[in-house]
Amino acid sequence: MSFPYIYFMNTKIKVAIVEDDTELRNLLEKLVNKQPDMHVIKTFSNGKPFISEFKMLDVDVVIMDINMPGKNGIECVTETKIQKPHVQFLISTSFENHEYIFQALCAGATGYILKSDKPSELLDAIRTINEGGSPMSMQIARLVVNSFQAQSQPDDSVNSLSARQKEIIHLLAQGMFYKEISERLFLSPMTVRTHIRNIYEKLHVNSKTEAINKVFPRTI
Amino acid sequence: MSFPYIYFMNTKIKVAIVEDDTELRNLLEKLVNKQPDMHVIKTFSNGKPFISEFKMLDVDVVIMDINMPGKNGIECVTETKIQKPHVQFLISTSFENHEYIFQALCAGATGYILKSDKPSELLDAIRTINEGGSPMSMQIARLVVNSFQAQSQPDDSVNSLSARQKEIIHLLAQGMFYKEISERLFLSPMTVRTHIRNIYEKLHVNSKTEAINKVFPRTI
DNA sequence: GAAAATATACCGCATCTGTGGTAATCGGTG
DNA sequence: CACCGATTACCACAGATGCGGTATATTTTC
Repeated sequence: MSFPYIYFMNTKIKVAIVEDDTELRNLLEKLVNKQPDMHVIKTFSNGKPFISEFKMLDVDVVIMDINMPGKNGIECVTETKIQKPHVQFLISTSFENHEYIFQALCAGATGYILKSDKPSELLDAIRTINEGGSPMSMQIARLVVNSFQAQSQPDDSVNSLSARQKEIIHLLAQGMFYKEISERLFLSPMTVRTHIRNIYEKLHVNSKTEAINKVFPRTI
Repeated sequence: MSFPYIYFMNTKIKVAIVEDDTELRNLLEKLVNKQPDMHVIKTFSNGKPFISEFKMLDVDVVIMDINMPGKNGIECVTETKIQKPHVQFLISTSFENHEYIFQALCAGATGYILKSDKPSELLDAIRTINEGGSPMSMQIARLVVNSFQAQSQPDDSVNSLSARQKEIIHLLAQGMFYKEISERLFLSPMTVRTHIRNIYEKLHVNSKTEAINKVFPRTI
């Protein structure tokens, strides 16, 4: 701390860039290095060297392209995120391919921006992802949010449940016993039984598992 | 284009506010009306009048509180979004309650910000949601993105299940009884019991629902 | 080849769950 | 006001489930 020089070095966001387009890679590197609060520690033109060197890499944020020859960006995230979960992966790609977005998020990416976004947006995204946020381009965020609506219940019987009934089936789905639910909601276990019976009647089911599957559909 | 006055009037974002806190409601109204590109067309202190008047309401963006006496914000979205899917609902609430976020998104909300965010962020959010984006507070976005990872990467214990054990937990998750599973797999019900017991031991759970939740994670 | 894990199968008991009843209270609707 | 649904609450019984044992044959792993 007695050396402010070292102090500043330590607080700079350590950025790595994985991007096969040489021109863009150099452009990004220059852009990041121009910022006072971040610096590029290493760039990669390919996924393979990134994966093999990742263990040794002291990095905060990785800017990752998706379309690359050999290992694509999603495979890179999958194989490295597990090793150091604190490292944040920011996908930066050309196309807003629906498939890739969800694959990337499932693999462990926490941000997803488009190359068509302004340079200032990329820099903001690096800062946001480093602070615990999840920067996304406007269009990407909408796709992500819409995915929840699509997945939500198509069955009309689910909507007929009262607020209390929804509350109870929700707790039941977490694995709670009647008794635990009754304690949580300050009810008699008998009341919980009655509620669950009414829920089953509305949903036209006759077991806990069926009811949960109907209210919270899963892709089995 | 020849009448800039009319041009601007027509492109103003029409905002409605549903918020039970009178002080905050008035504050928000003033804030929005101060902007050149948006204006408040109506405010509601309660969910009920909002729902009943919604059909008649010519609105682009609804700023919706969640914690309200009577109808809560999520119920409001559920009941109105279906009527006019083009209307955008921006949730603005005090707490980052995990439950509410996903319930709201499933109900049809396309933005979710915290009351602790700066006023300028609310205004940006209104603009973003109107342009087809999905504004979220930094913390909210991270929770939403993480929900994909939780979904994809189950517990490591799940991978330790044998093929037979996976087969059985799968059938159990469909709502089958021990007896039904035994008939399907040409086993004794006793054998199924033993398998399930071993599965629970591996997964470190002690009920059907917990086991199913662990093997087939849902975004509850 | 021995040890460990897996797959098969049974007993018994306590608890949880599903379902048949019944019923009082409250809020809203016709 | 009478009716309906929601919420609360109870009894009883059969069946399902969780968990403590035990046991044998097979397969996998070291």
